[in-house]
Amino acid sequence: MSSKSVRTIADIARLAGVSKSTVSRALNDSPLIGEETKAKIRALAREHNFQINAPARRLSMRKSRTIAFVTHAYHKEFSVADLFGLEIMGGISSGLASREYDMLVIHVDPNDTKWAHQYFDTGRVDGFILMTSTRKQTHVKALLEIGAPFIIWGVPQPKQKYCTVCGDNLTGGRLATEHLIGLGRQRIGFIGGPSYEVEVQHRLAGYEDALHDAGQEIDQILIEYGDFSNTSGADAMKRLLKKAPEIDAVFINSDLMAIAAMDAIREAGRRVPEDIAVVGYDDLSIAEHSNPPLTTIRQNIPLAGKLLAQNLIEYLQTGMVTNVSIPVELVIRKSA
Amino acid sequence: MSSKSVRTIADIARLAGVSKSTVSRALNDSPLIGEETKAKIRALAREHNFQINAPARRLSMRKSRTIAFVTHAYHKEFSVADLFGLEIMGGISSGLASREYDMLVIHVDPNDTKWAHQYFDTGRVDGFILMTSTRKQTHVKALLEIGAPFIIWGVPQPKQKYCTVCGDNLTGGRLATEHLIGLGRQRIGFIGGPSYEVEVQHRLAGYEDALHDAGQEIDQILIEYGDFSNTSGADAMKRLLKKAPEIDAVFINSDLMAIAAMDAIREAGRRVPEDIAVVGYDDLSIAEHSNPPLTTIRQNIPLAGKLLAQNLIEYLQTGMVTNVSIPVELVIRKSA
DNA sequence: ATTTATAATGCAATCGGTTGCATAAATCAA
DNA sequence: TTGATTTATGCAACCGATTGCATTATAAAT
Repeated sequence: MSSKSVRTIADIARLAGVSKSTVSRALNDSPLIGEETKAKIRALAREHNFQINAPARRLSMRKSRTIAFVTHAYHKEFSVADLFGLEIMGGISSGLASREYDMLVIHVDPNDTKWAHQYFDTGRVDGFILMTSTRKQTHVKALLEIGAPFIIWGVPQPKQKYCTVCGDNLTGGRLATEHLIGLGRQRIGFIGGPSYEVEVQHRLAGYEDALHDAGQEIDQILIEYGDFSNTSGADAMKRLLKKAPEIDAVFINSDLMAIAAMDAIREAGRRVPEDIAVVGYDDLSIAEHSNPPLTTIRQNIPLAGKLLAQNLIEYLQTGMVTNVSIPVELVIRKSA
Repeated sequence: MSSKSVRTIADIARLAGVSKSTVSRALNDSPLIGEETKAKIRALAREHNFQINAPARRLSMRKSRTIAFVTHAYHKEFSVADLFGLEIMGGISSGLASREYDMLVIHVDPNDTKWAHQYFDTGRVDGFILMTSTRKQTHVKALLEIGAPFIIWGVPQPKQKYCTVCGDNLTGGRLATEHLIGLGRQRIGFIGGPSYEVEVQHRLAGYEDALHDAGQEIDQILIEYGDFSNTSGADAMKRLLKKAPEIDAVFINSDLMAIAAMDAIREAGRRVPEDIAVVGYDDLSIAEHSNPPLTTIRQNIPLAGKLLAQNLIEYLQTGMVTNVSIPVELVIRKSA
């Protein structure tokens, strides 16, 4: 098999009695080639199970048709980005595959500054998809500097121009909060990720909008922040319980934090959802298996992946910068 | 930046006043080149931030230095393989990176039969790492047929020769069971994955060995199988509770199944671990967050990944077939 | 019938490396 | 001093595609 005799377009050319160029053009469906010649060449290619040599084509076209999915080096423990990243990778992969692009997965050390160089200037990839949350801005800067095409999962910085896909965080915050209001809750808390993250600010804005529309006061006492880790969720919850014992609901920026927060609530002798209702964010697989099963905001992750792939390719081909946000929905389970 | 003037070895050659061949050899540390020439060329390369062109080198060497991580197309819901696969990918990626190999991630349709052809005969990858559980045997057959190098996560079929890495399932089963015996449990059940899977058979053997060594009877009544999904875990547990109400412990082949089984136990009005102790398998991240936190068998996944990478590369270079198993350990939490 | 436009194909250069073989310079033995 | 080695380098072919330009055959126009 691997010793097959027809491996290159030259082989096909010989069989068809034409030149290499003709075979190349025929296989690429060039209008320069006559229909019957095309048909004959294609038949031969199919018959001999011909596959074009990728490195040769890439060298010749000076395009790799490969994009890098950039993620941080893994730690011992799962982080949200990991679980989330896995799901989104599926979407990206299928989006890329349908356009005949390959997906290289690279794990970068947060302190490494020339990884982009190493992949882009070697012609190994044509562009990057950035998921990594740590040092994202540093990486963005590096990519802009070397002029490498990329797209990121997240909100763009105000003055910079690059492609992005992000969740509709405003609506997410609003949906979660409206649900809690609809449940008749009066003192609804907010536990965010880091306050400097634009995503978090948008979710907070959604929370505030919903409260405002319902005629409820926005009380700074009820607002706390963590860093997306589970322990930070538990800690923030404890602070809330202390500051505002009358709290009867809370919207938390990640499922991981929410699950830890629920433990903290129980430790404090309160029940979920009877005493305190909680809504999480992301709808990771663990949300369904938590105790009680978590009501949460689901992002359409496969769609996000598909868009990341498509829009990056679009950008590669046309230079068009897109910034889109994907829809979110409320998934009601037992915790609220 | 991308308009840099020195992009090829020919550029370097001009600057150094030598020929392309000399530059190529110098950068590859060939003994044919004099030390000072080497030094000069390297200095130039460093100074101009030279990166060698990958497609060109790949074409020339007829090696891609890229391997494919093969996984199935993703479904809506997580499967064990997914979570597990994510962790192992980290290990593989770092193992490959340290040997300067790239990792392509490809999602194959279980019914697609020529994906291997498409990646191997095009020179896009030099070999494959197979994780996907569905139709693994079919894929193995396909790869053997086209003579493509690969390594799989799992146990090799008796008469076939190919590289594998797998967990030490025998010890895993034994550790789990011994722990339950040590707790003083008398009626210890076993819930396996599909009985035709060699991994499952080994875990069962470990379970039986432990019981035997402790002088306990092996009772077929206490043995049930599922398919690794959570619902199948709950169902199997219900059957056990019905058949053998006196059961006081159970070793379950996956964390996902175990978590669902614990729900089933509670539904039946029994407590975990007081009435029935449970030990899972895999130590997925959810194990830590389950209710109660799950005692389970942890596989050294990063190591597994590293070995998959290293042994495949070894095989590519020397043709040496390796079959190794990685250690497992018991992680004690609250469920047993 | 001759010129001109059109369609189909081939030639040969190019993409950026690697490598076998020839060659030149330096070292050594006789 | 001269031929045999050893060491360092260059030449040119090759890896397998793509593509600008030249060429030929065919159809249309005059």
